Amino acid sequence: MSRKVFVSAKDVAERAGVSRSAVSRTFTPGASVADETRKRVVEAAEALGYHVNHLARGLMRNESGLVCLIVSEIDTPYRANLIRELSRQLQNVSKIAMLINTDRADKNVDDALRLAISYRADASIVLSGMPDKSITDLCVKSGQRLVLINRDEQREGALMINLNDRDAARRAFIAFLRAGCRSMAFANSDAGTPSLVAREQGFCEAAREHGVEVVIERFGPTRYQSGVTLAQRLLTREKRPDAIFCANDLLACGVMDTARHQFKLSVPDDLCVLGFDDIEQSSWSSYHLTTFAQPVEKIAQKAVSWLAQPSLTDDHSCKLTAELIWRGSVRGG
Amino acid sequence: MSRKVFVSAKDVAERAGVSRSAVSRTFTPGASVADETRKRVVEAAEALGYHVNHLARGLMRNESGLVCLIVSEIDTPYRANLIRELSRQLQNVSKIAMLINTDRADKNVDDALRLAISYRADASIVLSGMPDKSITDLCVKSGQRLVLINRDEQREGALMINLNDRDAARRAFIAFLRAGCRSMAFANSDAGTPSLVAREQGFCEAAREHGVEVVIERFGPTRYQSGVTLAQRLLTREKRPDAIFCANDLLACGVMDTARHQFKLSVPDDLCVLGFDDIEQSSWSSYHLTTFAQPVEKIAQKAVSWLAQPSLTDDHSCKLTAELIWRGSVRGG
DNA sequence: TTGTAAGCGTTATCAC
DNA sequence: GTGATAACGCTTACAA
Repeated sequence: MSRKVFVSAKDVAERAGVSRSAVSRTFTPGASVADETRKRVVEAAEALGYHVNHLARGLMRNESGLVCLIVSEIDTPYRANLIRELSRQLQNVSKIAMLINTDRADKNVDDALRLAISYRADASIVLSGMPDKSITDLCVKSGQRLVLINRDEQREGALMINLNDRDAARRAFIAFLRAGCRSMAFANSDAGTPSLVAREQGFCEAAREHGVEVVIERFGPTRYQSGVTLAQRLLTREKRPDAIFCANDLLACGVMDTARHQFKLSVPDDLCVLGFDDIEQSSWSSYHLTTFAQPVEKIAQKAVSWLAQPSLTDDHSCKLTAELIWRGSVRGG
Repeated sequence: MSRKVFVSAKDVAERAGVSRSAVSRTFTPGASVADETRKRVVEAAEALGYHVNHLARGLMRNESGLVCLIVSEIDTPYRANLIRELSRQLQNVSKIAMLINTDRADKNVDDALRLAISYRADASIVLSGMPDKSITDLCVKSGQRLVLINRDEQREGALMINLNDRDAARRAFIAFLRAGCRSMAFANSDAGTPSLVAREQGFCEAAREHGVEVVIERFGPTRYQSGVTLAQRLLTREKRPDAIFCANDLLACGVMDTARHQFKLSVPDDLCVLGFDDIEQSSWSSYHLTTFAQPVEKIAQKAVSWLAQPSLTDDHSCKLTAELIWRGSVRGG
């Protein structure tokens, strides 16, 4: 396997009859180089197919241009959407996303972060799992920026982007109440991630304050199939719920489908359903799911602008609000 | 912004009281180093939080460990699924995925490939668009492996992974025929990608051979909303089709939803629908879509094993088959 | 504006 | 088994 075939600045310099530095300067924005020289260099570079070696450049500048995205279940609609937005915005500031898939186990998040350090990533964005404090400290100490999205926990020096899950969940309860629902349930996976837990707690809290009892059911991963199981459990209860708040839209889709097709219930007449995320499927006419929208674009914007700014500000925490999108799965609205 | 804080091999060497080379060897699998020395080095490395600089290593070894994924519409279920599988399998062979989002324009594919060269990626995998021959030649000449997935066109030195779209489309026609359908339509986006075109052609070809006429409708991007529009156009025709083969599942979902909810048709009684990709949503009980499955895992496997092998074989082309998954959207089966 | 030379953190080669 | 030393391809003072 002959690999050593990339053309280097030296090759270009020779062909253009200038020094290496002239070549380097030509490809460094804002460096001073004569028009004539630049022209000759560019010509030679194009003829040879020269491209600046970003590895070597990163080595010198101590800035690789790489940003690490640490994420599991990439194929989930909300995650995929966020990844798309992040990669797009990173490219706008001339950074490039390295994708690290942590599907196998949560311990992998630590390994992923280590990998990010090895590649001298300028920053890491954690979308899944929670890294150990020792490793995040190392990141920060190494001068690597760290963004935690919906991770809740506190980490020195990192930017934490969170949603007002609790408040949203309270609004969900109120919405059900206004729709005339009296027998409410919360359908959760047993993933136990911070945002899922916060939604559950917010909902129950609000219910307690209004003296309403709510049934909680938890099962499996945060996916459609779990929604199916959850609906089967909830809808066969002696006292059938007339409203189910689902921890996210994927669960809600499973719940709705099961309620309609297996239990022949009408949504929203017999059962009101509320979700979270506002994935694309929620707007499909089979669902018309009323749900809370994650401000994906804004999240990406916060993350990218923070890690791209030259010097860090003091405020490392950022709370965004999930907006309620009214569609047809809850009466009223 | 203090960046230069990563600890280097020199630091570790000093602390462990050995030479830089000893440190290097300790972290090079298969290098000969005394147990005692290794122990001292590892200890020092851990205390200092040392991680081998992959940028520098890549520079020396002429192998960065980076693999470039060039893709648009990352948030589409099939794409997201493929990316997940690719990133997972790449990690298994100690490679890491760089994600390049080419949403904006197809020209970006060339730029993306240039970026891949700049980062000295060991390989690039193209999932979207079609790069210019000049640039793919440069990749190959630079010793960068190139994988084209469902791109159809020929490229010297690259691995081309394709599906038997044509054959599958022919089977689709036969399935409709057996279901007793006589008025068939093909619903396509106007993206015009090779696989979409092949499916259309295969279907029409088969129809022609059987003396059956098929209506073709094309509209918009390859997404749900286009399916809605396509269904509206097709189902308001004087002679309403009783079978629609959709270029992919996303279109099919739009078509089915519109047929059912807007036109009050029953699938499959009034209308048979067939899709392509077998995205997760197709198995949801609102759809139960009969469709052709992309062998995503196998595609990723082919790609990864090819780019990881030390020396290239001769065969640079690979045809995989899309299996027909029978569910409820076509009568019979 | 330009070239020379030093240095970035590795690994590979070579004596010892 | 170990330690100098020379690459790798780049950027950046510094001097011309």
